[in-house]
Amino acid sequence: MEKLSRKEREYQARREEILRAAERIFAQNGFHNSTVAEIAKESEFAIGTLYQFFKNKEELYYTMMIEKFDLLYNTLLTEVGKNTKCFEKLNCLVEVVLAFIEQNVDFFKIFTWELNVLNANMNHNLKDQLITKHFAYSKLIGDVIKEGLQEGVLKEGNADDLSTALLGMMNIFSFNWMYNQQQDSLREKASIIVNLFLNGATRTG
Amino acid sequence: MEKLSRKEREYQARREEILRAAERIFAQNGFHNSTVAEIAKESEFAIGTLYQFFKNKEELYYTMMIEKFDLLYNTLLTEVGKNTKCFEKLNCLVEVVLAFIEQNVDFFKIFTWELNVLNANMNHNLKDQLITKHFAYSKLIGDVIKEGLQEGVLKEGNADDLSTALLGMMNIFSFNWMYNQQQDSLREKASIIVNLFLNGATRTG
DNA sequence: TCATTATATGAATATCTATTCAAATTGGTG
DNA sequence: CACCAATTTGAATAGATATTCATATAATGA
Repeated sequence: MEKLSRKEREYQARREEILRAAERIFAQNGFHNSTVAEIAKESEFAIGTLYQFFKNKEELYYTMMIEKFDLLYNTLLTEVGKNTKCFEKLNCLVEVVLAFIEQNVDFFKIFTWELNVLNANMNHNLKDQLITKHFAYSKLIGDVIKEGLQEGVLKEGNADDLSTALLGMMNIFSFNWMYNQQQDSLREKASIIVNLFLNGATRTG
Repeated sequence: MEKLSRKEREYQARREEILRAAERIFAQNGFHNSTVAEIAKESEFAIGTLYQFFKNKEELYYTMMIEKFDLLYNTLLTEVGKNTKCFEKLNCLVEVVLAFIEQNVDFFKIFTWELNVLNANMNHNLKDQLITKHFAYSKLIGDVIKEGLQEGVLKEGNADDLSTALLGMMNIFSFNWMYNQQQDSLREKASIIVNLFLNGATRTG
């Protein structure tokens, strides 16, 4: 840590104010529906002042995101490092990530799907319809799980949690497949997902 | 199914052309970076023509999404319904979903996080930096898993798949918590996630 | 106090793009 | 073919907003 002059500290403090305001506004409305004017108002600086600190809107956005990631990363590194056993580390890791998200909802909202970022003041009917469809899709998954509980082949527990987890795994494998230039078949992951979902990762026997 | 007049059929065919073009363009650039002009060009109709079929850009977007969801939902209902046992149904469900995504990448891309939707022609440096941070974060999770494999407490298998799955579960629980008005604590889900990840959903003993 | 530099301001500018609509084209019918 | 209705067209319009910059304000120090 350098010792900073008062001037420098004040500069950093103002920069921080702007970043925090940007975080709130971007999280509320997404990148495209947030205006620089809004962020200026939220931070109580004039529009022109923001441009003193950041070259443009995108730089403001990226800077904010990068700083958040750094924070999450460093927290994880420290906390997980305090443990030695794998199971302890896993527990710690999941707890730190969830706690971080809880403390930084605004930040996490930014990863939200595009849908939630569309103008709210429009054609609610269609948006509602789409959300309804999405629910129906989730419910269908939940129903299969509930049958499994009744059949007695699944552990007692919350069916919603189970279907949520399954959905989460399917989604993320799909994302990764997409961003890795769609090498080999996504369908090959199906058995991995189902097996992990049913039997877990622990070595048995 | 109604019998449709030729006129009606042709109308539907043109409408379909527009929807498919919209799907491709929206998937490439996201909602906000796609222009109506682009969609018009891709569909080989004039801008004005699109407005004959859809009230505005948002209606075009929502309509396309809703139709896709319907297709996924109906396919799932039919295919899963062909099975009776829970495990079979689960297998089928996961396979159908992954296959659907494979066939409809463009559609699925729309659920992508906002980051990937920002203008590509800008400040690559910062964007790359952000992506690097995200990788580092994923890698950290992967490292914990790898230790577990070496420690011998986790099943042999692909460490990347395992950490992907864990990340996917953390993400989705966070999303759900966020959209359910943040009732109760997200951290409470930590043990559910770790337990499911390690032991799976199958009833044992 | 006053001169000089640094910083903040927000109205004006420039650009971008969704939407409209008058004119052109096409299709159908007697 | 000649007429009319339906459809298509894309240039013109309107509205939004990121960015600039001349001016105002504040901070510094002689």
